[in-house]
Amino acid sequence: MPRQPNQRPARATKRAEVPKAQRDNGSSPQESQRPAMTDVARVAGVSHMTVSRVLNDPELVRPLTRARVLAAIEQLGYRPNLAARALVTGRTRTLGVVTFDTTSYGPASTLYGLEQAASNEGYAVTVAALAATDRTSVHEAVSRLVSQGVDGAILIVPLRSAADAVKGIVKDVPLVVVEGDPDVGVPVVMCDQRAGAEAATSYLLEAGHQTVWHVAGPSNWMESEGRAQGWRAALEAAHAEHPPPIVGDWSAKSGYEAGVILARMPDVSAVFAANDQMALGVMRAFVERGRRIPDDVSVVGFDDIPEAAYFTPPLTTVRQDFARVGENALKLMIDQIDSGAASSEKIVIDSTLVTRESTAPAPSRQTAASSRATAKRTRGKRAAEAS
Amino acid sequence: MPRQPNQRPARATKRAEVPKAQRDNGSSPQESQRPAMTDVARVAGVSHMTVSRVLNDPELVRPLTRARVLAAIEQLGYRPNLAARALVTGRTRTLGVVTFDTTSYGPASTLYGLEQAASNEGYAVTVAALAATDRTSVHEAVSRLVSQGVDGAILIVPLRSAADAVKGIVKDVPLVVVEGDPDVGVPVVMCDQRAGAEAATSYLLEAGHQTVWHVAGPSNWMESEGRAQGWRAALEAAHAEHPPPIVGDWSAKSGYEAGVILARMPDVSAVFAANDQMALGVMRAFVERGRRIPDDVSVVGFDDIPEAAYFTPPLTTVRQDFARVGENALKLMIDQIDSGAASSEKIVIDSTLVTRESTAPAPSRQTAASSRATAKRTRGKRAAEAS
DNA sequence: CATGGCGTCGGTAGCGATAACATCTAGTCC
DNA sequence: GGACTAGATGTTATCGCTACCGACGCCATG
Repeated sequence: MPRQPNQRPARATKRAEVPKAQRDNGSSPQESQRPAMTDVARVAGVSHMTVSRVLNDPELVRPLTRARVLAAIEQLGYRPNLAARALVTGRTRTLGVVTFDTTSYGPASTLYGLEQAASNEGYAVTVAALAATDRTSVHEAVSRLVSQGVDGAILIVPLRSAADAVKGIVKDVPLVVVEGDPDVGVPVVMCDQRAGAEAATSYLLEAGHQTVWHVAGPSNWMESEGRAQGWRAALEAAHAEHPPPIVGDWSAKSGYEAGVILARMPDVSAVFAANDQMALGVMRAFVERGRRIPDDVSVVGFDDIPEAAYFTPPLTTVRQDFARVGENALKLMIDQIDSGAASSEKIVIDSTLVTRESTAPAPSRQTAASSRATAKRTRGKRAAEAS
Repeated sequence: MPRQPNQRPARATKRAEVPKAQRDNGSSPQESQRPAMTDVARVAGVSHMTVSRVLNDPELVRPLTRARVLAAIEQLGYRPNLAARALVTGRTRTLGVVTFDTTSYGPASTLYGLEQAASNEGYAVTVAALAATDRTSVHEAVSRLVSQGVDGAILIVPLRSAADAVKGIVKDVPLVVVEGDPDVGVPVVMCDQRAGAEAATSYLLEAGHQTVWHVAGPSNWMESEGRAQGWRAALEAAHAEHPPPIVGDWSAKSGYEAGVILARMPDVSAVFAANDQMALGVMRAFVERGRRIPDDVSVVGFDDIPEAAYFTPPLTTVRQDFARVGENALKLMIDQIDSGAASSEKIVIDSTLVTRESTAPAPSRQTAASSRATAKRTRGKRAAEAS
């Protein structure tokens, strides 16, 4: 063995004493120290600087030497200490992601895409999940990440208040916002909420519905606004009646409650919900009240969660490519880090309407009562058709 | 005064020069360097060690001095450099989480609970999302995290193969496994899959169903096994017939496909799906084929995803407390880190059956055809009842 | 033959923090 | 009153790595 056990006595002493508390009740008595660059250097018969170069600028080292070093690295199972590197370079190659509601499909998918892209680029991702949505929480979360030393922070917090909170922290670290306010001077990646909502609404109008009701998301969410805007724009373009939106909170429950209201109005024939969960709730409420979907009422959602295709009936909805959102957010971040300049680019990912069986042409104009009667009569036939 | 004002001229020079490169292409021309501990010390008129003590062992510093230091910290906006601290302490206060399929409800919720708990304890969480489920990927992901310097790794990768992969990496870093193989000698947190599945199955049997069919998860998943075991146990306890499980892949699509098969068998009256998505697919397939739920067929899921209560019909399912899973995983991790000893504790979180409207007493024994006819006849009445 | 450029490599000086030890006050005790 | 003790602070030595510069051999050049 080329190892010199007495090589660094001070270090050895230090090492032996510091983890004493840990080691005394210790698990692995013969734990070998994690090798450092100098250990590799010694084994390879070079200086630690050469090892460093092999790792960072391999072409500066003669192939033969390089091979020796690599062999030594392999042999010792050496891994560079990122903390030490970060200390001297000032960069950690770690990105922070602030996210509210990791649990729901959109943010979770975005996070996933982001992480995949990041690890491809050699970046690690540390997440800070928000408990509340107020701007203090956002600020605090970013602050925590900055303290942790991230090279940049990506916010998946689609709230207006978050967008505001962002303003205060710019300059500390590069920032990218997902679904944020495009006017805040920070790079933004977002899905084309407006176009998606417009497509969904137009689709219903073209199917002959007099107008389309909207179950909106909470008012301070960017997505809610975009989707409501698209809906409104489509109605206006078609000179359709313009009913007031009913506001939900993205949950199926709130969609159900909205549906209870809508179901009391016999002339409601088309509903555009701002996400799939609420659409599900809406459908549930209608079905419970004997209003058939899509025979009596057409429902469209937004997001295209994986389950949407298997709802009863399968849901027409607007698909968003969250993975691409994540990838693009990462791209913007890397650009900023590499250039050292803060950009304010804006990337819009387009969304596409996916038509399924929750939508149908408008029922002929008649009273709700007779409409319901028709539904009852045709039911047996439809079930047979379907199978 | 023992202080020598000319103490470190070299440092001052260095400071001015090193960041030059950054400053040249710099965004903010007058950007002040992030202050270090010595800067705080200078402002407070103490040594950097006193600053360090204020941060780590405040009680060791005289209140007056402490106040001065804190004021200086505040004034400069000082933040300790975690990389430097990590370099000397050997600990980063960062935990790694390896997760497969961040997108689905269970892992996402667990991750969320974990992150919340971790940040409460002052730990950051960096995630590594898996693209594939083979053991090489798992190994690689953990390896990446270890390189990043995490103090411990938590695996939310409920595959048998992952549990195996784990064996190789123990010792490198404390590990906790969520939904893993309890026999691998690594601490595990898991939901009580068996009991949940048993409860669901017994519930159906007690409702008079002759037997219960099972749509299982993929065969290498721990959850699949537990749920299948519970199902089997309940059948055996009731001396019920024991049909072969149909294997899905957790997706609604696979549930649908299983449902297509099941719907061809007229005597199937109760199905226990290993998760809610597959239950959704199963219901869809039955409904499309004119088999009514719960009148003709009862369906139970597993997980209680938020949407389950708004399926058509609302799904009877087994609720799991993922947040608690996350919290407990963190607890096990912290215990290991603090004690320095590898434990192999096992925590089981109990799951509870939530009964909704997708289950009903078994239909009276008759031919499928007449059963379907009955369904048709009663439909109008039921809808009226519901509203 | 001196000069100079290039390709390789080594030495040294920190990065910003903590650990260990040293020092310097005040009190305390006999 | 002097030695001792404990509390409060300062000094020094690392942690493992990279930035910077210098050393050295080699070859082409004038």
